[in-house]
Amino acid sequence: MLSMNNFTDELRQHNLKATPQRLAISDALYKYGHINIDDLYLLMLKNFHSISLATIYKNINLMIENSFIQEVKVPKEKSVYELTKDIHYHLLCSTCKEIEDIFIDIQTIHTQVKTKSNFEISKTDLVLSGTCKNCQ
Amino acid sequence: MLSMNNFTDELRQHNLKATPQRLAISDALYKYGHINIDDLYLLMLKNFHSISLATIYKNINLMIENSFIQEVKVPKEKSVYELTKDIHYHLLCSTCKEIEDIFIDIQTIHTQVKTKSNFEISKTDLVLSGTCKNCQ
DNA sequence: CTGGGTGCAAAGTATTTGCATGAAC
DNA sequence: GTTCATGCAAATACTTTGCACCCAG
Repeated sequence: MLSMNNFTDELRQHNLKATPQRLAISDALYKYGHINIDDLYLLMLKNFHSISLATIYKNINLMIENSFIQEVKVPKEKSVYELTKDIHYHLLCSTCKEIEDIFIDIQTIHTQVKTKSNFEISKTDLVLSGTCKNCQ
Repeated sequence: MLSMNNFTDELRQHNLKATPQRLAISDALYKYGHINIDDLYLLMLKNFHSISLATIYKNINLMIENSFIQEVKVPKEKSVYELTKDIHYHLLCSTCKEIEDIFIDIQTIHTQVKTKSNFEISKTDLVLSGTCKNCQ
């Protein structure tokens, strides 16, 4: 019952041993979508009453290196982490601070950049800040 | 000769006293376009042999609050700072780490978001990572 | 069994704060 | 003259490291 989504295989596919702590981190990211270090630590304390922040940091860093998760840098806020998934972008509500994924096609942007410069794009980070449906 | 671009008035218009340190920070941002805290500190030390990092932090934070400058969060890198200017986006070279401004219109993105969600967009942060002309 | 993960404590880095002095206006 | 900035030192916050012990495979 520690893991709701058997991330065991997913972790192993990324060369990560499936420890209870890592399964719980995976579950938290799956459940909350985006979470910062401090909130993740507080959440983890509920299940692992003696987990160390160092363990969180070590695991987050390793999971990033192994492309199991991604860091999302958010304007004015602390970075959050999410499970690696299909290409998408982020909506950040300035009021409630919630982050929502948005799946859109930004080919037009890449085309525009190509005509303006010689830059070879490999990755796009896009965060749209504003007001979410609930906060309007 | 401390300031090359008389940022005195600009600073005052943003409710900031025009001290030599602030003029020098303004000059550095103008000259380099984008710079992180550490590089800025090293640069400042050349002109102010006893400037404190605390002074840099206090000024950067105040300048951001007063909208004289902006923080740019860069994937995998430390944040950089730039003078506030017309709406634009950033190209980050993964090889040489240089950051370039790009002025394009992203109306199509906003339109797409509007059709997909009820989110009210007020600001867009876009960083395109890849390889710059020189590094290809 | 073996390699790698965990928790703890300590070290290392980054950022902020308080205060006496000094400069901007 | 008054308000606010500066530099220093100290405090706080954030992140990484080293190591003894333990668990996943």
